[in-house]
Amino acid sequence: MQYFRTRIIIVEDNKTVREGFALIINSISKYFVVNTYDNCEDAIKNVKKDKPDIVLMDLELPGISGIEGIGEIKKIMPNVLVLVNTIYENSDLVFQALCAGASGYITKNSNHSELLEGIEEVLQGGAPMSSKIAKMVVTSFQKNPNSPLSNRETEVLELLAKGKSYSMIAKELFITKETAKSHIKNIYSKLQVNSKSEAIAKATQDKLI
Amino acid sequence: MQYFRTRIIIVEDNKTVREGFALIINSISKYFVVNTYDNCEDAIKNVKKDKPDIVLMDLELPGISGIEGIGEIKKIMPNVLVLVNTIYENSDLVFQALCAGASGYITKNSNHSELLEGIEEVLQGGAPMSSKIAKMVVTSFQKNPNSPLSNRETEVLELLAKGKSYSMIAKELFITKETAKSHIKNIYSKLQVNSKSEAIAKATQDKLI
DNA sequence: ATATACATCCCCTGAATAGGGGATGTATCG
DNA sequence: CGATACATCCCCTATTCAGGGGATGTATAT
Repeated sequence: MQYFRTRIIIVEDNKTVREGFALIINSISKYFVVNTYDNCEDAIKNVKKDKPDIVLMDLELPGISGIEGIGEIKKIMPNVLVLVNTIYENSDLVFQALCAGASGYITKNSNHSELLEGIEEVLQGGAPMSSKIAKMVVTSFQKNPNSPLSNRETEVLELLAKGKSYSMIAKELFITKETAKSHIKNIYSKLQVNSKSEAIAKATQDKLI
Repeated sequence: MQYFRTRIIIVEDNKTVREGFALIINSISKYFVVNTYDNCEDAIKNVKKDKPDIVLMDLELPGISGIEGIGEIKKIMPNVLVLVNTIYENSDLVFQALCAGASGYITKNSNHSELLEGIEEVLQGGAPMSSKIAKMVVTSFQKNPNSPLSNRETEVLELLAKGKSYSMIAKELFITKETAKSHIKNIYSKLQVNSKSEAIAKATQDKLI
């Protein structure tokens, strides 16, 4: 019987929350909380033994952060599904967690059913997120509409960011190398930078390309 | 009264679907379907007059594509919210639509209530997506776990992609310029490329960085 | 009419890069 | 004990880049 249950571990430093989650999850017969931890280190140490299908992960933890913890756990068991459960909704943490390998990101004001729905959605191959986080994620695909760069300059900068040389840029845009250089000079002046790497860094940060 | 309603336009080439959507949406008193179009060109032409809050957009259209249409409409009215409604769920289209400025992406097998929920979620500043699409989007943040590159090589390639020079890479990684070059040579050989721009292109495509 | 932005092209010089060639030492893995 | 991957360092030469200086023509604003 137990072999067919979804194995879940919980990493959460607050005892009350941790035990509450375990109770809620264990109340569903197809789920089975293998273990709970109040820090990442112990979870990482035992993940091979625990063989979880899902890790329910807090981010604000003593010792190594939840973000790093996700990476470590995914390194050991790449197929484990990590569902982040935290109070934080600021964009850096969300993207860091997703980049580290999280499959979903729900927040702690979720009620019991949202937690269980999140787990179920992760299991079904989905990516549960709050509405606000979904919006942040979608917005991250979109360019800054207030770019100071002209269309042509943006084209040049995109090619530069792809590692193209001046002459390759010139060839692709059917202009001379000198024109490409002129555009780049203007880009540098508009972005107030004076090197290629600074320009790419600023453009990436400000989502100009 | 009408002034307080959410103004919606529908771009959809199938007459039955188009009129069906209009009926469903107009059945909610706070929504108001200003106009419907069977192609993007007309929608773009009239968007200034229509002043929509939301555009419900099909992607498979005669004439210019829905993707381009999103871009054009957002260029004219940057604050309009575009909700894509299509049968296609393949990743390229999804990402193209999001990059072009879509705020949500729902699929046509959605029932009426999903359509209305999508509209409401977009209005509330969210980003409605199907579970499958949310997963695609989240996965797009994650690196390829089967990278052929070593950790060091990945670091070097990341800096290269940021436009850093060999000497800057060397300085940042506390190695000599020659070592950095060696890593780059090895990267080129592993990725079967022979230039910086090809390496960056391949790495980006395969999500190695 | 007069700026201002945009896109295009030219020249110069010193420094950096690309793409070859090789070498060494340390792990790790059969 | 080899073989292999990894990370480190050295040399060489043609090409390219950065950053400076200008110039021209066309739109678009003001």
